[in-house]
Amino acid sequence: MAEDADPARRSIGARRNPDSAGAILEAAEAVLVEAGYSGFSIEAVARRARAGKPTIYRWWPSKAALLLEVYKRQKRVDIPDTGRLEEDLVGFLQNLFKHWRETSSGSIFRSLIAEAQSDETASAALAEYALGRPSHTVQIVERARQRGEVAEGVDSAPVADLISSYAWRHLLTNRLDQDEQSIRKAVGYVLRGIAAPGN
Amino acid sequence: MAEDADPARRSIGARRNPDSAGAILEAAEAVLVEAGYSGFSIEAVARRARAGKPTIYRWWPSKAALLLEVYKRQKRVDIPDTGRLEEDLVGFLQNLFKHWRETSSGSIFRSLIAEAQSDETASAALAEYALGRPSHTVQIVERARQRGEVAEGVDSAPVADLISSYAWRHLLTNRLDQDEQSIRKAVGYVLRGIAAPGN
Amino acid sequence: MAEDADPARRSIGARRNPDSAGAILEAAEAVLVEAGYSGFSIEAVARRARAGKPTIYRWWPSKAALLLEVYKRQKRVDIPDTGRLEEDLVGFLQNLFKHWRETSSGSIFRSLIAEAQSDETASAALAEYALGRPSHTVQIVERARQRGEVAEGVDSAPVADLISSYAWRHLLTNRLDQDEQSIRKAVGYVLRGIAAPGN
Amino acid sequence: MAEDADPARRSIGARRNPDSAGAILEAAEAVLVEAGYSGFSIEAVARRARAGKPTIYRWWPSKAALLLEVYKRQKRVDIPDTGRLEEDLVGFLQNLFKHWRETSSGSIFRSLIAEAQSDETASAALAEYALGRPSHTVQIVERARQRGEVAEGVDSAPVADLISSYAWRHLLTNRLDQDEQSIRKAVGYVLRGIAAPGN
DNA sequence: GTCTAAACGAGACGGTACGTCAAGTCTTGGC
DNA sequence: GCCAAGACTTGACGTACCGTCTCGTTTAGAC
Repeated sequence: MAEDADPARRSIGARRNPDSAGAILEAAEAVLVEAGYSGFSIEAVARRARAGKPTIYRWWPSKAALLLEVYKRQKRVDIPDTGRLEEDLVGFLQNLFKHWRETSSGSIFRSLIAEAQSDETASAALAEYALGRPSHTVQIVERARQRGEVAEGVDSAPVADLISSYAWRHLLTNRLDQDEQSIRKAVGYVLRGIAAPGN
Repeated sequence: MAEDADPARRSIGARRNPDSAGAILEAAEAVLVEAGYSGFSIEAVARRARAGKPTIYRWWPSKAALLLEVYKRQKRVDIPDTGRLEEDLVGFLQNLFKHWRETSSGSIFRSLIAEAQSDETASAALAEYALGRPSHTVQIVERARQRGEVAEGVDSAPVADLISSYAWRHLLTNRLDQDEQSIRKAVGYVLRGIAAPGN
Repeated sequence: MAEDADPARRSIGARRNPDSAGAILEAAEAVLVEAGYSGFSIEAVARRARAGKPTIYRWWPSKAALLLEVYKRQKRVDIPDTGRLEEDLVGFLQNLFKHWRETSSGSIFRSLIAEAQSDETASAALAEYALGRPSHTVQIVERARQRGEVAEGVDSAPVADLISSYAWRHLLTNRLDQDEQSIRKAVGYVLRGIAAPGN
Repeated sequence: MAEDADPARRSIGARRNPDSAGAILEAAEAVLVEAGYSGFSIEAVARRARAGKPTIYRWWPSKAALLLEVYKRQKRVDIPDTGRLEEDLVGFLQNLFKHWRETSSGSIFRSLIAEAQSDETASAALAEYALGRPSHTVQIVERARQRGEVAEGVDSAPVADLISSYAWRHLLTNRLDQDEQSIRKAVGYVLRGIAAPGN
């Protein structure tokens, strides 16, 4: 944001002003954290960012687009690599829950999912985001496959689907404070289902 | 709804008018089906039901409460009982997806989940609804346990959690048209994790 | 306006709240006086009246309708009755100019005319207002006709048209401070044109 | 405008580009004709002229200044010279009304008057324009005076004021389709008031 | 021939106001 | 005391312009 006493950002010519974009994204995150999804409005973001509403609409066609970009700006969650599939998955879920709990990411992602239920573009954006990259779980499972931990013929996509779904629902139902034991139990049932004989 | 051609229900005196309540619930469902969650407003429901807004607010303190009652009015999904755990679970998920797809239940439940992300009462209602009764999956698993299909020490709650989560996410991301094979695969991974030795 | 410390007017049920209407009209007049036509906006009126914009739009479909009602609320200008046509007309114009100068009526009427140049409804409202009642000038001339001051065959409508036009243009061009002599001269030319022989 | 297919005029160096000025004035007139005063905005003119907004603001400091220049570009109305005062005045008004009706001049002048009600510079410009030259009516009356048609001591300024006012009001209230008889009647009343004895 | 200054189109900027929609609260008057 | 009805304040929606600003380009005229 501008320092000192300059109260308003000026245009920097006929192109996007990164200061404005940054201030808007920061404001969006702050509003989401402080007022929650129900208090999240373009107006509120504009007020907080000291930006005009049209400036927001110029760059983000919908609330969803803004949310998604805010979410993408977040620091990513760590993917553990312990050499053992179960530890990797449990650790990943623990990291993810912690990340969602302790940063604004959780709020943002919840909002995004909620928005996707009523807004077509949010839905599309979310789908594209979800499918556009190999999920962390898929990466973890593939690594385990190379180590020989995974039974032949196991498809990692449904596994990732199960694990992601589990995470989503815990986020959506305020159950991110799950202890390690519970996570390990659920993950374990899936793992035993896909483990290579002898593992 | 009112008989004859009288377009407006009259008061029936100092007690709740069941016609009104019924008309409101029907209108809520109709609005949800026709306009989706984004078009679902108390205002729209009142218009459609030819009811006053205060009448709605008197009996349902929030949008969430109305949604929840609409959801509860829906016909429940069938729980298969084939004598084999895998068939039961796959069949149940297929029934559920079909039910969500082909009736208004899917829309309603999606809306309820979305609403719960911004409305505290919806969140509580949803939690209470989810936890207040043994889930269908728990029932199915428990039945299998009695048949000896389930390994000792297996906790049915995390299993139900995994299965429900899988269903929720498919609902929330418009993937209710999953074919049997995909469902069977995902369910299978969980099942092998909990199967009794020899099953 | 509400007395004491009650900051917000409440609804008084399913009918128009005269307090609100009054507050809006007063606010409209005040805004017009203080900020002029260029500063006159529905937003400003709503802010000043502590009313919601929809409340204004509910009762006045356009800026023009609001302006017109504000104008109609103004105290009317006195029509002299001296028994002599020239004195009546000169006196009337002097009264009118004074009224326009010293109350907010002048500003309001100017605004109304300006609004009518871009807004169809304002144009219609103004026309309806202008044609809907015999103008003051017509009344004055008709009275003179009964006294025998007016030549036979004289039509009072074009006379009123000339006099009204003269008044309008002086309003629109900030020349309401015309001295009696100038007014008398202009009126005199018209009068001599319509005087009965011997008058 | 630029030749060939080059869609954008370039700068021609450190001086005003007459092509741009011309295109802007033409665009302003076109916008006014097509969208009326309510649709007349600097933005719209710039779009239509394929010019940048700053180019317009550089040369015309306000909407009023642009309007005024557009008005001045218009072909002037013909002043008849029949040798008889009444015919001259009636003819002039007929020409003026026709000119206002059938060219864009009427729209432009209306807009200018409207603008002058909220914009100080427009007001000043209009006053300066109106007072800065002898009006057509004054010219006509002075010519008649030299022919001996006008009574001694008659001041042509108030006469012109009456006639101009009549014209203005008919413009502002959409009554430019007045037939000759009506005009002649109104003009006649004034004329008889100023005629030399025996005329 | 180089350099400076100004004008050009384009379009982003912070704002204000628009007119609409829905939220949740309130009162009336009928039953 | 419940009902339909509908007015109330509040506040967000997405859009149109406002007048200002900076950009990168172009050209004339001063050196």
